[in-house]
Amino acid sequence: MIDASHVPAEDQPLTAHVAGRIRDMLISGELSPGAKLSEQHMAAHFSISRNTLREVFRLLTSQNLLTYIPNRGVFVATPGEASVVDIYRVRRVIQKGAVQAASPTHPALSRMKDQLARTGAAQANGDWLKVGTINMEFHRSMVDLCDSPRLNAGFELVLAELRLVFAQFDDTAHLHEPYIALNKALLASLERGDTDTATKQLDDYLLRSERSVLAALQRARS
Amino acid sequence: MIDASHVPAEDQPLTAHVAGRIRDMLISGELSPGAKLSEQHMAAHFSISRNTLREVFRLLTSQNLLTYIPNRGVFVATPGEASVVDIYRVRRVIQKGAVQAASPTHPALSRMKDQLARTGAAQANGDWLKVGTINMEFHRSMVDLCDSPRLNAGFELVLAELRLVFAQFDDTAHLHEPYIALNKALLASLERGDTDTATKQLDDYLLRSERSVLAALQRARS
DNA sequence: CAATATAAATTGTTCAACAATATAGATTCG
DNA sequence: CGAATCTATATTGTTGAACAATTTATATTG
Repeated sequence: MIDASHVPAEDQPLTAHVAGRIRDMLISGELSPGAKLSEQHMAAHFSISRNTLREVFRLLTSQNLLTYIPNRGVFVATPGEASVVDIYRVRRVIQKGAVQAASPTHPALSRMKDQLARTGAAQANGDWLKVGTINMEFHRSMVDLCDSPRLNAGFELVLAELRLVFAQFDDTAHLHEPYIALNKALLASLERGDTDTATKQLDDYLLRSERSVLAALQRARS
Repeated sequence: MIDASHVPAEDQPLTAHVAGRIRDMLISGELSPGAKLSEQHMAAHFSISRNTLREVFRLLTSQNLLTYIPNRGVFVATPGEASVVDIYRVRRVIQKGAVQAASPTHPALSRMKDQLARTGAAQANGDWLKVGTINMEFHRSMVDLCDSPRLNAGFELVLAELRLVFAQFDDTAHLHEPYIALNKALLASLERGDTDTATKQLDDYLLRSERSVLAALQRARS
């Protein structure tokens, strides 16, 4: 998703623009899970009216990025264990669908290959944040194999939520590092057209990843 | 989805209430695909302010029920062939996941059985609208097998969109009638725990259903 | 120190206004 | 007569202020 970003973009409606900026603040960690977004404060910060801001809140709330409590306000979502379990349930269904829909000539595969290479570079540099980001792109590309805008959008949603899970950790290094090798093997299977093996490798990846995320979450909650 | 409906419900925020009422107008056909929803008109109709209404529009737009064109306004979505193809792609992925996650003791199965019975009754009465409604409930229950709120929500979205496809037809009778038998067989396989057969039956169902919907859409566009 | 009453801040919603954009209507020209 | 252009009108985009309802913070009391 190239995101001709929120720097000069004054073309689209204000609400979309601000929604993008808040999303950026979310993934950059500028807004931590659980933080309250006061209407007054945020409206002043973005120099927009409360009315317009509330439209933005509705948008982001419907994407599970913000949590809305009537009469109390809007908060950055703090996905817990239940959310994690559900997110991985969704991932299993959608990504399995993607693997099974994969054809060895699909352009998404070459994108995945490229991303894997860049992950390796970032890993060598010790830039774990970047490793995590590219790893997510890798899996997003995998879902591109479905050629379904709606599945892409849905998957995008759970990935964004998963980012909020990671935002609750201080140390994300070991959450991605061990899995690069698994991704490499998975991609190889896909390029070979070996769907069955790829499916098994995906299952293995998701199981391990879910386990370590859940463990990290419990550790962070102590 | 029990929907303690929009009759006396003055508890939840106004936006949620109005969103529900518009959704009702959509599925009841009171608002046809392509219709424009003027802010002024709608705000007056529901006796709410334009600002509040716009919050509602953002909500429904994010659910693909309304289409939002900047500076032009909000319209009832008119899903075309591309949408139908994509919707069925999503259905294949999610419902296949559901069938494969099914355990013969899952409570959703008994709900499906009940719905199938009611479909039969409606069919006998020639109430095709009801047949369609219950048929959709049947498939929604199927996705309940995943025990995933997020998959349920996502599936809900595409079903709502599919309803807007049907709303473009005058005659929906033959779109559901032939498939009740297939549903019956599918349910039997699930109760037997025969996942493989169920998967094949689901694929068959979706293929045929998609074909007839696409055909009906082309007919309606002539 | 806990419970309660009061004050302050925040959300929920409305209204009125105006700039920016789009639609419809009237006018002109080929 | 039909196509292109200009103008007037209606609609959306956004703001600011206002006020009731609810929540949170503060002060008071037992």
